[in-house]
Amino acid sequence: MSACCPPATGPRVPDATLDDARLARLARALAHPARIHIVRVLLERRSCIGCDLVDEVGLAQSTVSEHLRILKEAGVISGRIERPRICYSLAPGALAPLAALLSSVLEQDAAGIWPALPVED
Amino acid sequence: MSACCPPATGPRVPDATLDDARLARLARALAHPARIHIVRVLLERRSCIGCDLVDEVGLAQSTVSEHLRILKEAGVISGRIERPRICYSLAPGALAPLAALLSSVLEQDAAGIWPALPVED
DNA sequence: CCAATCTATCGTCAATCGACGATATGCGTT
DNA sequence: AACGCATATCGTCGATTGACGATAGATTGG
Repeated sequence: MSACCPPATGPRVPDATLDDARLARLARALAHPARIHIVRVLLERRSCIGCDLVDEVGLAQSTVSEHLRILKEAGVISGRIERPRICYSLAPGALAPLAALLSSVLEQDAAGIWPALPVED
Repeated sequence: MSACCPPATGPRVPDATLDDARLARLARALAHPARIHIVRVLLERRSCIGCDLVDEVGLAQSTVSEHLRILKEAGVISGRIERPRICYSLAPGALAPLAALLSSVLEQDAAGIWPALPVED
């Protein structure tokens, strides 16, 4: 059925599907320009921001609200009530698992183990 | 139109929409459990892997091929021909921009600037 | 040369996403 | 009490995604 790679000795990935789903959900939360933009705005002005995220993003209020809901649901941001507004801010640590995976990838890249690749596409 | 946050002095985000789209595309490439799984497998066995990604993922061959196509299109992986198989491996640096954003977020978290949050949901 | 193997592509179908306007809610202000 | 503001939710519509089987290409092995 194959060769070309180490035959994957030992127990496969520990409990892959669980973490896979978790990481995928985090990535999915970021998988839209508007949501990336929101995260970046919240990152720049490290303090929270209220309603003018709507102006910033440039989509309808209901649409932005939906994007905020998705980010909140993924735990990426949280909202503090400040009537009549809500101040959103980045939530600590929520993205850590995804960041960890990406760091691993970059780390491996940095190791310079990649041979000159005769790529196929 | 609001208060609660620093009024965003200086030029806004440099050329936001471009980077936003780029980062979102990267995140989107990872926004599925099967694709996360592929990345993790390629990360574990640092050498490339051939066809048995299909077995590993547990979906139909055509479906896995599609996921590989998406990852390849995003530049996350690359394939080296090794007839009649193709050995996939993580592509250097492709995920760096996303990793950078996430690092920034985590960095800010680490700064401990987040007050105890009376959250709203 | 024929069969087997690995991979990519196509067509299809259900499910989900993203956008919007309209509307509801909740709370200060007048 | 009535209004205005910021936000959330609902319903809808078109576009995209994810899954699959079927099929086509390419190459190795007999």
